[in-house]
Amino acid sequence: MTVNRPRGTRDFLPTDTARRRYVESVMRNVVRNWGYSEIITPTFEHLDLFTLKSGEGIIGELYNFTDKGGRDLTLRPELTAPVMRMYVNELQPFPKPLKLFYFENCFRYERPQKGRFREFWQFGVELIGSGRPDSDAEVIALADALLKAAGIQGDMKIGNLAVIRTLLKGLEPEIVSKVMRLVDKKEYAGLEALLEEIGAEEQLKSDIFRLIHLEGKYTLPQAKEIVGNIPELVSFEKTLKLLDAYGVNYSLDFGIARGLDYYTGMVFEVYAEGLGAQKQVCGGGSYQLIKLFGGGDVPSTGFGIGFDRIMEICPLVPPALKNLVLVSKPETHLEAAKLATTLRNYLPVHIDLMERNFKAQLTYANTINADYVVIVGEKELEAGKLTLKDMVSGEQEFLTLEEVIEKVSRN
RNA sequence: GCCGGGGUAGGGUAGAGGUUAUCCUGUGGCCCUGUGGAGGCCACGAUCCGAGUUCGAUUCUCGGUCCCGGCCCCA
Repeated sequence: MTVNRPRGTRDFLPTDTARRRYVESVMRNVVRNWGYSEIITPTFEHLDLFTLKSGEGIIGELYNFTDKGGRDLTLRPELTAPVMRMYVNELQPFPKPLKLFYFENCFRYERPQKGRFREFWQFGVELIGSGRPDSDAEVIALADALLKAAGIQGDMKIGNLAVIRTLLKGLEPEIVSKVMRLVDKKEYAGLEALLEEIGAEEQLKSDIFRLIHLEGKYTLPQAKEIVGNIPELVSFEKTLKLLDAYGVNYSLDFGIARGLDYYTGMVFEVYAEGLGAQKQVCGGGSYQLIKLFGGGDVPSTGFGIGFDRIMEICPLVPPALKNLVLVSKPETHLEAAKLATTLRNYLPVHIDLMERNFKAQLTYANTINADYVVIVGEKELEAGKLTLKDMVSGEQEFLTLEEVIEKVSRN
């Protein structure tokens, strides 16, 4: 009987893993230079953490379970809630703003399809303690920088929920939720029907439709005409000016709605081509979640990048490491082991582990695409030297250990 | 949860209700005990799982499972 991978999980072969680790390191360098610190939260949490944030309905999409102590737990489906919990539990006294990032696996019980797995990785940032235009702009610019560093050509859309919320101020909360949902899904027919059904005024209807059809980068003045010069738009304008300064390319979209109540102002999404139906590679915004978890009224801004989706379209190739195979004879094998230890301070070194004969060791070096072979035979030991063979050119030299190190450690 | 298409060695494939299931590649070994890439030989290695129909199923039927694409959802 063979056991297979659980559905929606993946094995990463050596070359896959090397690519993923490389892109990960590129992204880590970016956030590090923006001054963000990495945190790690538990792989599983109390079920409550996520139902509190997203409602009971998400249980159907969770890998939840009861442990032997009868606790209701779940593998994490995302990391914003865990980070907020961590903040409330431990980080409240830390200097603000808190600039955090994570790179972790998450689990969702969903039907797998292109760009969607049951175990997937998220690279995310949370900036806690500032709700100002500057922090909104920084977070967007950082997302942009990360995607660019990974070689992703994305389409950045930025919206602001305050605008549509202002328009809907007079409506019942549940109606507002419904409207936001329809707006987010761009179901304009349904939206029109709903507005008709609740007897919305003509002015409101036309305002909503004008607003959600605003397109492009310079639609802020028109938004102001619709809702007036509300404070949120003044802040938003500052955010956008900063983004121009950061050199971020974006378009405005006041139709990004995000159903959930804790999104307060700025929201953004990045879409990329080549991913089929699951095109969104990044999503984020400013939110108020901390109060929900028992903390104060602390504004935050963050985003998550779908790392697996990025890997689908990322053109980055990890730099190849030069490697070396030591070829020895039975009589010189111990000496080869000693040399391996020394050479391993400089580059990856392989030594025969299968008691192969001389020729077979060279064949092995060839099949693994070794860059160098160092021959440790009787002749070499007698002369106190080594034979260095360049496997690409085929050339050989008779050198001292120091000379070998000098040559092979150059790159 | 729903719809559609799939599943033959590690990868890629051929064929077929009935003898030992084809070929390429791969891996290990040998030809070749101090010189790799070519070639030859040998070995390893598969019908996704279960039930049904049948004298006989890898092939037909059903169920499951996994993969691919889409719907729903997307915190």
